[in-house]
Amino acid sequence: MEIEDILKEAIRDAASSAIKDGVFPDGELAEVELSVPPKKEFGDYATNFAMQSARTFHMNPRKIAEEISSRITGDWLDHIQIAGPGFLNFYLKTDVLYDSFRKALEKGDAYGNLPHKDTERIMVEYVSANPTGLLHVGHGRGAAAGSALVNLLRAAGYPVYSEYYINDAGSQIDNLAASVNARYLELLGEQAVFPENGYHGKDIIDTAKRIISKDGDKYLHMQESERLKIFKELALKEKLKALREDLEEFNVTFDNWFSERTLHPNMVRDAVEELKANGNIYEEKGALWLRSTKYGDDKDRVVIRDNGVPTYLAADIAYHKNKFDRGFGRLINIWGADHHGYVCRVKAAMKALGYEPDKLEIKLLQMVSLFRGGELVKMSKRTGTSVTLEELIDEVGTDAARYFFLMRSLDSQLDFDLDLAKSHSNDNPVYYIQYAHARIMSVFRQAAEEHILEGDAPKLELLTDESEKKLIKKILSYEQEIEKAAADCAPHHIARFAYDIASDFHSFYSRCRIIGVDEELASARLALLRGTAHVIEHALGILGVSAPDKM
RNA sequence: GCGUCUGUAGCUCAGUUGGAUAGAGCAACGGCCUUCUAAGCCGUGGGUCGAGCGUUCGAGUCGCUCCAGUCGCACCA
Repeated sequence: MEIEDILKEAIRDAASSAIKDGVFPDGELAEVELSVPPKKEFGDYATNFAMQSARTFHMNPRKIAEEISSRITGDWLDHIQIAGPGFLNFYLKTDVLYDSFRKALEKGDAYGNLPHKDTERIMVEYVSANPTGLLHVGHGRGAAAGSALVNLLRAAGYPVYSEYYINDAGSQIDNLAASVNARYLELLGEQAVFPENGYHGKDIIDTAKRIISKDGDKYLHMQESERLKIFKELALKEKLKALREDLEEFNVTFDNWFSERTLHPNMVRDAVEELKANGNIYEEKGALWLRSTKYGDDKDRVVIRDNGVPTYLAADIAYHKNKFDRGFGRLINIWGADHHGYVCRVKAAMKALGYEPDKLEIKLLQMVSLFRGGELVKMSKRTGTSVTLEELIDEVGTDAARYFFLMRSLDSQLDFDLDLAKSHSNDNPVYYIQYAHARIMSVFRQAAEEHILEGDAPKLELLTDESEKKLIKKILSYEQEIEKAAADCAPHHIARFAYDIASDFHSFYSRCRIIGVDEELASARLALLRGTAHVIEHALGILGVSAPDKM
């Protein structure tokens, strides 16, 4: 059992026994929360349990704290201090620290991977950009956030599955075909009218060029409707391939790519029928409307247009129903904040279908603004002048781009400083972390050359410097950090943690030498480095950032 | 007008679910390389947590009202 659990149990037991003895009134125990105090003068761990209980027990918190304190003993405990309004500060015997660290080291590469959780299966859907253009930096943030969240949940032991929803069925795909068609004709010197809602990106021209280089003017003289049909499939195939490659380059992969087409017509029809059957659909002006106002939406929404064609919402309802039907009990979607108006109606539809709306969690990602030379870089998908994800990767690299996307909470708008991201300087947090890892690896190389080894049973008790103890505590807090970050769906906590442990390492490194000190101490320090390097690598792995051996 | 998110040091942001004297990085200033990577370390200064009211032992955190910015409010996707 980990020390945190031992502590929590001891506190609960103390409170229960006090209740049993009639010192505390009978009642439900508050949740025991442990924290690492802001200052080391406040001990190794602290709890506000006495203050939390003050309300239910109707007692002075310090009195409660004293009572609990007097009932806790253990060979791991040095002493307990009561401080402030009623904090219980625990001072542990120092060997507890080393024992815990030894256990963490014994886990080896598995440290950081929490035991499998027997919860409902989670589906994380993210990116899901239309296959009609290039990914831009906004998609990049979604891709980084989604993949990091999947990694994080997996590390925390949740059963997770990831999916990309391909909008390959709507009118935008016809538009894609028409745009490619126009470029195709243009390139062959024919007259062409560019469609009004066409896609202007240069990738469309590239697609047309590729068709020509492969098949020449083979499609020129066929009927336009026939040509559009062929181009639709060719363009779609190519766009998907490009999307997949761009995302792989960005360390983003999916368990499944889900085609909207497979929903049509059966699953869409079934979903609408079901809504009709339970009275949540009505007809008006020739269209079928979802009674979403009944479930908190501010207006009802059309699901089947007056021309009989289902709306995007109808497909989306069918899709989310399908996710539940496939056995996922918890759905997490990552959307750009510009889609927030859509949240309410999808949730309303789920409610109307009888699903628990809280089982669909929609995380909204705030917008990204790029800055170069202190100036805002404007982006617009339509004109094709935006900064694409591919360009971003070319400019700053996958590691820096991912880290920058992940260092802020999803809720806050992101100012992405391109100059900072590509600077190879100490201003750049991603290099700071990677440098810590590279430094450790360098020490290992050097140590091996000089035949300095960690050995089988390093004497960890020799690690008594303040910086060493701080680093050990940091390593020991990692799994708790994973647990919490996963519970909050907050990958940015891991980004911050990685930075903090790198900082603790650099601090240690400048105070303590590894090579050239007493043999036993050197072994213990190598063990500390091994633990540190592993945690940094693991944390960066969650973020999808590499941990280089050399820089 | 309605809704979303945001507002914390000069700048960019954290803030452990309501706890102890609000923290990092950058920028500014001052130190540290004959020894394992100076892409590093150590130190100094810097705050009306947008404003106000409320909830309570206790509020940056919760509620209400304002102010400012952001994104949205389709039989588009």
